[in-house]
Amino acid sequence: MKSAKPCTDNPSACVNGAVRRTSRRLGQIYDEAYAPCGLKATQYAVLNHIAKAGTPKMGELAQTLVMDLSALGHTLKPLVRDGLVELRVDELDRRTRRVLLTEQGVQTHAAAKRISNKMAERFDLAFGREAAAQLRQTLDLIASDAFAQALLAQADD
Amino acid sequence: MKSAKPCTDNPSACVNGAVRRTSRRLGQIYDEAYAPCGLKATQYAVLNHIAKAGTPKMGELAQTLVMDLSALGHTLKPLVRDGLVELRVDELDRRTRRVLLTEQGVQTHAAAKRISNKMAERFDLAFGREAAAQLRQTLDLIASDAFAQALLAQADD
DNA sequence: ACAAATTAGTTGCGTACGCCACTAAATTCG
DNA sequence: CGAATTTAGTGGCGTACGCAACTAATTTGT
Repeated sequence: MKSAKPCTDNPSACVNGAVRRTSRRLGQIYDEAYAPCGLKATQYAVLNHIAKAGTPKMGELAQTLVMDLSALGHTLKPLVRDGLVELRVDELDRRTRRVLLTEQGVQTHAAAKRISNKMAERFDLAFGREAAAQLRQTLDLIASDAFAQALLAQADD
Repeated sequence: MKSAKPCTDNPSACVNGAVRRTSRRLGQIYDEAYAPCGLKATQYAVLNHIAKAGTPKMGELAQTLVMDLSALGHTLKPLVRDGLVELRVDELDRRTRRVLLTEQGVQTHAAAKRISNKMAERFDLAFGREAAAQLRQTLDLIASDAFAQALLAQADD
C-alpha cells in the first residue's frame, strides 16, 4: 500500500529540478570543452542550428531551440558583437530578420563541430551508445510542443 | 557501413543541447505552475533542498544542487530579500553560513510542495510512471560526480 | 483604401548561473 | 606561536533566459 505515492520525497522527485541540475553539470563540462573556440556550449547550439537552417528567421530559430524570441535576441547579441553572426532584414517582409553566419562564424562553427563530435563520442562511450540515443529521443519528446500540450491539458481536471 | 557515425547531424546530437532545450521547455511550464506561490521553479528546488536538509551549509547545498557556490549565493539573494530564507553564521566555524527557512519560507514551501506533487502526478500521467522514474534516475546519474569523472577521464586519450 | 488586429522583434527588468579575484576564518607546520 | 596554506563565501562581470510593454510592418475586414 506504499505504491500510491512513489518517491515524492526523492531528491529529484521533480523532473524539472533534475533536468536543471543535469543541465548545470553538463554546462560546466561542455563549456570547458568548447572554450578553445571561444564559445559557450549554448552558443555552439545556436550556431549549429543556424548552420543547418541556412538563413532562418529569428522566430523559426527560436521555435526550433524552444527559446523565447527575446531570449534568442539576447543570446545572439554577443555573437553579433563578436562578428560570428549577422542579422539582416528580409526584404520581402521587413518585419522579419534573417540570421546568418559570417565567414568567421562558419570557421568557428567548423572548429566547434569537431569538438562537438568528440564530446558526443565520449558521451556515448561513458553512457552507452544505445542509452544515449534513447535519452536524446526522450529529451526531444519532452521538449516537443505536443508533450507540453499533453501536460497542460491536464490543467482542466 | 553507415553505422560508424550514427546521428551526428541530428538536431539534438549534442546531449547538452538537448538537455538545455528540455530545461527551457519545462522551465516555462513549471514556472507558470509555481507562480501562485510567487516562486520560480528553481527557487522551489532550492527551498525544497533546504527543507530536507534542515540548516545546511551553503557549500553542502551547492554540492547537492550541482551548483557553483557563487551561483547559489546569487540565487539565494532574492529569497533572502523576500524573507523566505535566512543566512546565519555558524558559531563553530565562522567561515560557513547556515541556510534556513524562515517561518514564511516554511509556509511558502508547503504551498509549493502541493503544486510540485500535482505536477509530478501530471508528468507521470503524461509520460508514464515507469518511464518517468527511469528518467529521473538517468538524470541523477548524469548529474553525478562519478559520471562527470568518467566523461572527463577520457580527456587523457 | 483604411482602421483594427495580427505578427516580428526590441528593450527593460529580474532571475539563473559560472568564473575570477578577493576577503575572512580556520588549519597546518616549521 | 606565527607564517603559509586551505577553506567558505562574496562581489563584479558576462552570458542565459523569460515576461511585459512597446514599436514597426503586414494582413484583414468592411
